[in-house]
Amino acid sequence: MDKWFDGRELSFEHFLCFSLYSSNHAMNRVYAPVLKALDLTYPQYLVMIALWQSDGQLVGELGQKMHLESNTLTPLLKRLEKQGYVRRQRDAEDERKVRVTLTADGHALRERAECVPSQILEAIGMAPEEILALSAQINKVRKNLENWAPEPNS
Amino acid sequence: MDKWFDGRELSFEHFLCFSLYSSNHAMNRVYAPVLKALDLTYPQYLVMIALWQSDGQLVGELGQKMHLESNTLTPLLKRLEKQGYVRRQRDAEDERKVRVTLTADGHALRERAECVPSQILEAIGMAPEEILALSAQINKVRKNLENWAPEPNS
DNA sequence: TCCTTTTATATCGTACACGATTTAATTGTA
DNA sequence: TACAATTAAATCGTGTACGATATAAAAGGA
Repeated sequence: MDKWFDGRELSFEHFLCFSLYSSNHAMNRVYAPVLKALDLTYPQYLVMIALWQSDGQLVGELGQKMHLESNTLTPLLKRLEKQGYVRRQRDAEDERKVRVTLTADGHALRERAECVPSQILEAIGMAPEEILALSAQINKVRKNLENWAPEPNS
Repeated sequence: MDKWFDGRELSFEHFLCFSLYSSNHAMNRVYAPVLKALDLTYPQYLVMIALWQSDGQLVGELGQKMHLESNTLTPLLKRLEKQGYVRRQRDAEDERKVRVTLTADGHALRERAECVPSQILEAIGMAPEEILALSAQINKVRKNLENWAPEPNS
């Protein structure tokens, strides 16, 4: 159990965290040129997908799905608004809430983005069932990490 | 999590990229408090591991291992230098190269960091063999992504 | 030798992430 | 009603990532 990370064999190549870290970057590098045609970054693309699925979500709802908070989302959404893809407006019922809605351009972008998934699939170069199985395993890791709380000091 | 992907046109390949994206963030959130005691960020920790394995590497060599370039590494290394963990000096033989060496503090940090891997292992909450197998699969994806070149226009 | 090309690193601008704090609106409660 | 507590976003500062470009040293060619 200790042998693969301790002593001289300490190599972060073998750490799960490094696999996730470097593969996530590799994924970004594949997405970036593809999304550039749509003037989107990868996190922006994720937000757009969430809005195409369900328009008019609150910042907090988007945050729950993306596992992000307003400190990250607010500037991102402002950039999407500046590009004309979304509108941000305070909820009349509860002025604390900000609702994000797609503009006509935002809706239209959906068609222009249709070609993205197939290109990514090709780059991943694995069978769909294999991809799904791998995703499920990685999601399990994420859930474990999220449910882990640092040891109480007592 | 599941439901915002299940539109027909937005299918399984999104699972994998989002799994990587969100799990990587979750991993960072677990590492951050653990590494805070050492005054390190997660990428800085990776660089330190690389140097503990082999001191005196060039910026470019570290970049190869981390899959990063000087535009990211140089500022990171300058911060490590400022904290007193490493020294950066031009190679006398070839003035283009910059060699990164551990200071006494940088060497000493190795012992203080010994407790990190076991804590991360615990947070991942999986058997070591399972973790290794999963890492290998994720690394395969990374290699595919890295070897993928956008379709030539011809 | 001179001059072009290549190589190694650094710089700059933009866009995430996130901890910590702030602001403003709503809720809970005496 | 008064007012503390909670909630939803936003703001601020720091640290990655990375495309594009700059700088300077070394290598290569006529």
